[in-house]
Amino acid sequence: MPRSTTKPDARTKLLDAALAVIRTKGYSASSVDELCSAAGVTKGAFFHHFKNKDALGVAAADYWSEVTGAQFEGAPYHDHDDPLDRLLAYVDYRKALLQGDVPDFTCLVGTMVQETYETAPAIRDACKRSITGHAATLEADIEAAMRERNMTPDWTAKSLALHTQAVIQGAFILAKATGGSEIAAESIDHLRRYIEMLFASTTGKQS
Amino acid sequence: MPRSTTKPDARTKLLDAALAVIRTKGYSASSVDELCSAAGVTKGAFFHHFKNKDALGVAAADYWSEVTGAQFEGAPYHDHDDPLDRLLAYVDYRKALLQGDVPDFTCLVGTMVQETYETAPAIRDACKRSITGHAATLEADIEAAMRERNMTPDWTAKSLALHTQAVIQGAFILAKATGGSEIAAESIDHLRRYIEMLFASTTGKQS
DNA sequence: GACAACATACCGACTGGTCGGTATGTATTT
DNA sequence: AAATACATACCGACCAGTCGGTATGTTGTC
Repeated sequence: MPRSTTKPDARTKLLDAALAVIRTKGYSASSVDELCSAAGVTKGAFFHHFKNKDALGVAAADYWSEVTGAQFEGAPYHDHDDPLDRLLAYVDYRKALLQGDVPDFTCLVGTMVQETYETAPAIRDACKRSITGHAATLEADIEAAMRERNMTPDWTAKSLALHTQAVIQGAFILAKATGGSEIAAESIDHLRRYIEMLFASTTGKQS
Repeated sequence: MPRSTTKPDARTKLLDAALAVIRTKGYSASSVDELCSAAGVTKGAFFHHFKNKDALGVAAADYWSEVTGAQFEGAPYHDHDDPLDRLLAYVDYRKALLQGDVPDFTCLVGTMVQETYETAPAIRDACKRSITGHAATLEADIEAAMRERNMTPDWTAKSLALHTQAVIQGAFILAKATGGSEIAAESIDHLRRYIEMLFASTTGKQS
């Protein structure tokens, strides 16, 4: 562990390159040679740090969890007092992230799991951890919003948290198909409207 | 086009094999050799019918549109008299299709577009046609349901139709990540609940 | 603090096999 | 006989992965 701001080592450079290249071309089409040249390291460095290509895939998914986890942890949507406001601000934040080119805002693990779910179980599990782990960060607020309203619905906080991820992942697919983020943004608008209606349909706010 | 029930020609066998293989392994990881052996034809037949691998990708997406288009056209959800009932029955039908192994119920074009949107514009466009074309079959019922209720919402029939596809595509990603269809089914439940609430929030049924 | 012993990080040429694609042949249909 | 529909053999590029090697720590011993 380097004590200060030393230049990134080969492993980190490879992981950063993997995020960019795999998000653009997919996992299978990203060759080890291309990942190395994108990272500015040699093939020897690659196989020094990773047993094989699949091991890099797993590490890239875990790295993605770290990077995005830190990003969302520091995002401003946590600042609201009310749990429902936090949840809605999260959705707004996800919509606001739909900026720039498609490879810049789409999800690494959603892309990778589509290609590897049958052929690389270790990568699939890493992607599963990433998605479900991120969804779990929403559960507490959902539960608090339910409790605030004395709701006993026929759905669970967990299922709603995962549903938000389904909508976002699906929106990314539409963005990739259409070449832009407009339709993806409209789908997130629908998600926001759904959450508003879910929590507005019951009576008042405090018991 | 063969006039009657002759045995399928090499082109059709290749397209059927492409649906199965690509849905399982993704587009890039599906080699021409493997597609040929899965179809029971030789490489010569492949390049007789398709200029290159990308041309097969485009043809497979179009073939997918044909096959699924016929399937949905003949599906029983059209039998309802009320347009909203037809829409909700469509959602129920999509949920009922979540049976068997994951490669059997997931979407070819949703998988392919993730890998090819930046590198193979022709395939991306074919996938876009498939998704938006299918979504368009829902628009008339959505519009009729809106009209029945004199609704003037801040969303369009088209955006809701595409949102259903986003949820379904996202549900497939969750199914691939978790290795089962349970969470995908719950996400479709949330979609159904959203549609019910959207059309229930306004007053009565006939004007 | 000098030095041996070992560990880590990285390099780049090389290998066997697979890739998409081509060239050419042959049987069948029109 | 001419086009269609395949089959067979093959090509060069590229693939993931290997291997011998070097440069630079780190650690233990005296």
